[in-house]
Amino acid sequence: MRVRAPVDVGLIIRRARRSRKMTQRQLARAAAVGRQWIVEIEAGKQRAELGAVLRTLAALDLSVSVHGEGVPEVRKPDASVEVVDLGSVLDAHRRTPP
Amino acid sequence: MRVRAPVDVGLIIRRARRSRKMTQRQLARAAAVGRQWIVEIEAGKQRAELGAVLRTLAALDLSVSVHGEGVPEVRKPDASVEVVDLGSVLDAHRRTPP
DNA sequence: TGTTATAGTCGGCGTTCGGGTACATTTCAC
DNA sequence: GTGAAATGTACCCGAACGCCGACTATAACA
Repeated sequence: MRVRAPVDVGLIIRRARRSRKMTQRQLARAAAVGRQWIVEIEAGKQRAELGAVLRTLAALDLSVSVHGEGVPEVRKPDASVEVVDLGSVLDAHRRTPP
Repeated sequence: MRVRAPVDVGLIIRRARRSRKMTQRQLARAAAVGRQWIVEIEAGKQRAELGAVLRTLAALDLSVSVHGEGVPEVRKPDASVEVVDLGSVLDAHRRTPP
């Protein structure tokens, strides 16, 4: 479903939560937010924080995607978070002559 | 592109903005936010507010969608904003015998 | 060289958030 | 019907927001 405004997010969360037979309290725990926050986001809160919204959608096993010009279809691998074996890197560094 | 965390949104906004040859200042005006906010969201700000994020994506002509179990493919028409001819409704009411 | 534009950063300010708690209302099984 | 659970609402308060203005760094260019 297309999302144009915060109220759409609220609708989606409410529908998905109910279809999974979860209470607000359960969803709140799963998304690491307060129950109050679930009440507000389902009512279409404008200024809810992005991270919490994405966590909530993830807790409901929903996927979010953005399409349009200039947006790659898939996320490029991010070199800045590449996993390295720090130990061996340091070992190699120590063996490097000055 | 799939969105899993706020940093993904930042990446998308930056790529789309640059592909449109917009400056941060121009995008900020178009999305009704401060330039500072554009800097932060492009850097992956966790706690950016949802409404501003959606406005920014809309200003870049990007579409956001959510998929998953319990989420309708298209937004259902909202009865609460249904357009009615109030005059004829009242006329009919006046003609109704008590 | 100096100029201009863009982007990132800092400090200050008023506003708003979100968790917690408590209370009111609605829903649902019995 | 009754009672318990779920949901909605109203407060407080520390923390963080977003905007602004000013500053710095970098790059492009005359």
